[in-house]
Amino acid sequence: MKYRKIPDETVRRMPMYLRALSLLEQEGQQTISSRQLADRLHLKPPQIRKDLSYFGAFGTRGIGYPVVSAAQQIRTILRLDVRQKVALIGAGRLGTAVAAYPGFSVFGFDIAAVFDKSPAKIGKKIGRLVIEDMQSVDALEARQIRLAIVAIPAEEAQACAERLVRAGVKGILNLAPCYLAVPKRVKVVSLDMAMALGVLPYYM
Amino acid sequence: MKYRKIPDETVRRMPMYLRALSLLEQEGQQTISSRQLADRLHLKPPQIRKDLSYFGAFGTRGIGYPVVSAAQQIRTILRLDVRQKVALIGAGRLGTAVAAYPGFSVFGFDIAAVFDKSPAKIGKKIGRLVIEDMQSVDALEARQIRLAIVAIPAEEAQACAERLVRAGVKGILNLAPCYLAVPKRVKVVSLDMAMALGVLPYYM
DNA sequence: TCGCATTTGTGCTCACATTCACAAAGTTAC
DNA sequence: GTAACTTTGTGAATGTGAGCACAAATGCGA
Repeated sequence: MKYRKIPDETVRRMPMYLRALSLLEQEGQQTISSRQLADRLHLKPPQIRKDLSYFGAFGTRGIGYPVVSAAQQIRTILRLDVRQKVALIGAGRLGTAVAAYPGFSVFGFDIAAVFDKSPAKIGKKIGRLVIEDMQSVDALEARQIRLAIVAIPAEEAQACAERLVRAGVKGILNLAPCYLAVPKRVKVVSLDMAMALGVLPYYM
Repeated sequence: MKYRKIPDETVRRMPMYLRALSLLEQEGQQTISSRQLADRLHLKPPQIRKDLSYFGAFGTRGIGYPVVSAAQQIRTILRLDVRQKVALIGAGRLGTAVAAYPGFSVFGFDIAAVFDKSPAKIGKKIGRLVIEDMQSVDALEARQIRLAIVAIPAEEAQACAERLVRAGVKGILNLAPCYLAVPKRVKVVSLDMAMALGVLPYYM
């Protein structure tokens, strides 16, 4: 396939494929067809084929995709072939839940630091991590942490995001219910539980 | 505007508008133009006008949208004008965080019950709610709870979803990292923290 | 009352995403 | 070796949503 800009939606689905392939890796399955994968993920086969083909041909006609090497290729594409360090901002209930969340490890993420502004929490432990004060956020670059998860109240989130950007953070997962204004070079993905819940009654 | 099916993307943005308008209501602002609202939400003005116009004309030309009545209309559209009861499944760290999450109240949601399968937790309190066993899920319909938040491990989520559907639940907010297969009449919205984080390194 | 400024509502166009349909390439059976 | 079958990769068609541009409507000042 000729070079084309890769659709955002395609990129968004890649971690989905990677998770499914990682699972199949563990199950010991050698290959998987776009049809089987589509059934698992509840997508249509051509979508999967097209998505994967944007990054080059890595399937075998008549057989399907080799599970292990396809997974490895997606890891490389998404830069998940190296362990990615992540800073967690906020050691409240949500932050604590995020710190213990088992889902990040499939993608090789490593929560490497936790920060909170409350003096009462600083120095306490959360799992194996010691909670640090917000000043220490400024030193993230030296610690090679360029990703952050924001798990603090909406009112504090914008100021926090700006601090993270100044500290050299390149990607932010925002769990606060608000928009974060950052320079274009920084990528923000927001998950808003209340907004997601908000549409459900409409469809009842 | 002639009748048309309302785009999913439009519905998805409605809670965003409602939250902004609720805030403006509190601030006491009488009216807001699509331009001002767009600046706040980081959208383009025509998008907001088009979205709102799908549900009928509720702005005034030359002035903008009346904050209070527009908010009320959106509440009615989204069925958020009545208090919506929600069941929370899972009283682990994530469930506990969800139970205490302050963001739901803007939309009038009411976490009305918490369930967990662990006998050690049943009977304990989480805020003002007593944790119930999973059997009690079957009685949700009688309690007029038709929405649920699933905050349990991925392996248990599918079985749980099926139980919820049998109990008459019409909408599910899924926080587990997996796809939930449910009948078409039931709406599922999934938030997957790991998948959202998974795309960030690609953009670095 | 008239003209100017403001802002909504909407037809239309363009861009993006999904899906189809089929050729190409491989496997399997005999 | 060949016919039948499977599955990928991709050009083209279709579907969906975003944004522009402008008419229509309203407010305000002189």
